[in-house]
Amino acid sequence: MIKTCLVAVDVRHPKAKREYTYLVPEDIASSINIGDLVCVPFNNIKVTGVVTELFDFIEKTTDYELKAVISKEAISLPMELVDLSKLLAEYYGTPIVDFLKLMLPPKVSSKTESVYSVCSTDKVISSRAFNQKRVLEYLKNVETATVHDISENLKMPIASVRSALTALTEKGVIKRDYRVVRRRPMVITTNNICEHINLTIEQQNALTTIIKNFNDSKRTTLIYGVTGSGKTEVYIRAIENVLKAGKKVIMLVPEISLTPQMLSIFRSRFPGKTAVLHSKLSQGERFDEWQRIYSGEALVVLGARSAIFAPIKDLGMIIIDEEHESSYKNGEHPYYDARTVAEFRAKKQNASLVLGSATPSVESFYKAAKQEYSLAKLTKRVSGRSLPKLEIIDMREELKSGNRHIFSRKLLSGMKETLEKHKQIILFLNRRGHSTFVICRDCGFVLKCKYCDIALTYHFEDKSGKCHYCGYSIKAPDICPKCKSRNIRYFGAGTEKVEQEVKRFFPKCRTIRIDSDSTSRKGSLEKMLLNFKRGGAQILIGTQTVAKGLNFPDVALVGIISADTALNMPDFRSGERTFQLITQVAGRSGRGDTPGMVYVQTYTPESFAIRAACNFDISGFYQEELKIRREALYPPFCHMLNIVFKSRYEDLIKKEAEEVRQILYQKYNNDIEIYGPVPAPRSKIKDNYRYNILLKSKQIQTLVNICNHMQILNNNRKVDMSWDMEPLDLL
DNA sequence: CACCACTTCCTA
DNA sequence: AGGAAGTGGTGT
Repeated sequence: MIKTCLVAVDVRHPKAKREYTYLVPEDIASSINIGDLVCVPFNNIKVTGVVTELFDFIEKTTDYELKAVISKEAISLPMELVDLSKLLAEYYGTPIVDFLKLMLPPKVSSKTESVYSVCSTDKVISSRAFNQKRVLEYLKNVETATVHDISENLKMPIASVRSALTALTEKGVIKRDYRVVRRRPMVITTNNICEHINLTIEQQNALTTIIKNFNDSKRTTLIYGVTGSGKTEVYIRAIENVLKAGKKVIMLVPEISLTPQMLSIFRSRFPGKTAVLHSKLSQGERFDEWQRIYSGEALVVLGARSAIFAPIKDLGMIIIDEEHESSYKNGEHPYYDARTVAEFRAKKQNASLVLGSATPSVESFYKAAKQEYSLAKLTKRVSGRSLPKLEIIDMREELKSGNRHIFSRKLLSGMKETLEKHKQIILFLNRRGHSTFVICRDCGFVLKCKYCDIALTYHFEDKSGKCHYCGYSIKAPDICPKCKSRNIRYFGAGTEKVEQEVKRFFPKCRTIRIDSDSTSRKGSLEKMLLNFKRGGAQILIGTQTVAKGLNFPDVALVGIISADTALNMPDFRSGERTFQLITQVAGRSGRGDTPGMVYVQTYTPESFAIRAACNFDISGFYQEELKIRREALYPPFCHMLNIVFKSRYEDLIKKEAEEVRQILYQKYNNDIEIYGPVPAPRSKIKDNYRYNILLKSKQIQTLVNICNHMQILNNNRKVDMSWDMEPLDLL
């Protein structure tokens, strides 16, 4: 009997990224299974791939001769994960290997890479070979480089850097070496805190709901629990129950490195059984953790977005903490959403799903309201602590009465009072740097990035204008580059400015500033947070990182410097984001014995998102938001697909995007609404123009069909085209 | 029309 | 990745 199989090969080139049929040689025919990793001949090289299908015959007669599998590797993926990949590949209109790769250990997908260097300079290069000359010049400067280094730095298409390299190598001007990617061993620091607390009645009820759903219906449970209501303890008890039933658990958190507390709690409650997966692990660390999961040693996987692909066979439960967080959506290809993957995966492996948040996403709230999810509420903080008091401060009134500072009078006196009581303060502002733009008062010139269509942010520390999108930086000018005026002013406050102002009003006060400028060094964020917790500073000034599940008992006052920043983003989720942000930031206050006070400064106090957040009117907010979404046709009342075009040539984008629009219009017009092509809100980044076509449809299947159609349309396109299913933002 | 530098296509 | 086939410019 002749056996054949389909193999999804791991090659970089988009057009070759498919499944191919291979013959199965007799010596492995009896042992080969779906999910096995195999080595196959591909053109004239050998590549690894995953077996996705097996046949007991030659599937169909072909006009080419089948090649045979060379060998089988030790690793194989559970069949359920291969099935899941097929489902996801179809849903997102993406080659199946892109998902299989997320499930495999890093060693398999990393290979040796070719490194080129100059070895002889006395050979003559034809005067017509411009590319060869450019490449040679570049190599002389940097000494060694890979194909991808060169194509990125010289902005050449991969195929033409490559042919130049081949030509140069043949002439003996440069030589090729191989470099192996090295891995480092894993280092774990553990400090155990293990407290078994008695559950409150609300916690007990939530746990009962989760367990009931786990035992029979496998329905999804949404835990809506106010900040500080003890969701983590409920998760842990639920996990204990799942483990007792002989099943395993995946728990997703927004970014594990931000919550070392969570990790130490898990390590102490499930000693030796917890594996961690997140983006900051080294390749070696990731490999080790993967092996611990694969071998069955780890029963609980705690991790960020990509941990949803952990190689677990007997999965009983998936928990997604801070369910509303946008970091669960992958911002690049493949544009998967870990929440959607979790839903698919739970269904496939007959596991139950638990979502938890103090500010559930509008989509999840809607599903709970429609009884699709079971809803469990935790309305009280543990140990009888009260929720903080929030007060809106109308900054227009402050201006009218002559206060032009970034702090309102109330916030200022609140700060003074809190400092006198030796309690701590958090000031929140979602912008780093000093000033958000630099403008000439005389001619209106705004300092912009050379490569992006973005205003430069002024940074006081090195007196520079920086682009927060590409990193471009110049010395801030004293005179206007356009009209030579000296009347240059800095507008829009960032965290640096807030810190300066604090120092001005309270010269003796110690401050810590947390943003990506001050925490660029590895581990410095953790140190700064610990320092603040121990009282090393009275005031913490920070961007969104301080908004997340941190716990500082001595914080009595929180100031939101500008609640409008998130609100004014050109995005249909801006209201939801603002509501979530205020609620989450406010939740940092009054975690100890001190009742908390929160001042919310805004120029739009009438905004319902701000008012609802300040009144803890969660159902009021969702009702209003759902009403708006229903009227304007936004999720959860429709599905969306954003098609993104990127290119250095704007006219080319316009032409090709218009072509795609025409095709979509002709084929799918009955089922979809088409918006665009229009320039994206961030219309140019790193010298690449960006255009969007946004599609809305009530039928998800239509959008799935379009995704798969896009794969075909993507062939032979000169501009970079990608498609983002259910995008979180359109920037 | 031979020769070349470079691009595009294709992989089972 | 790397070989084959295709494109288009140049020199005699």
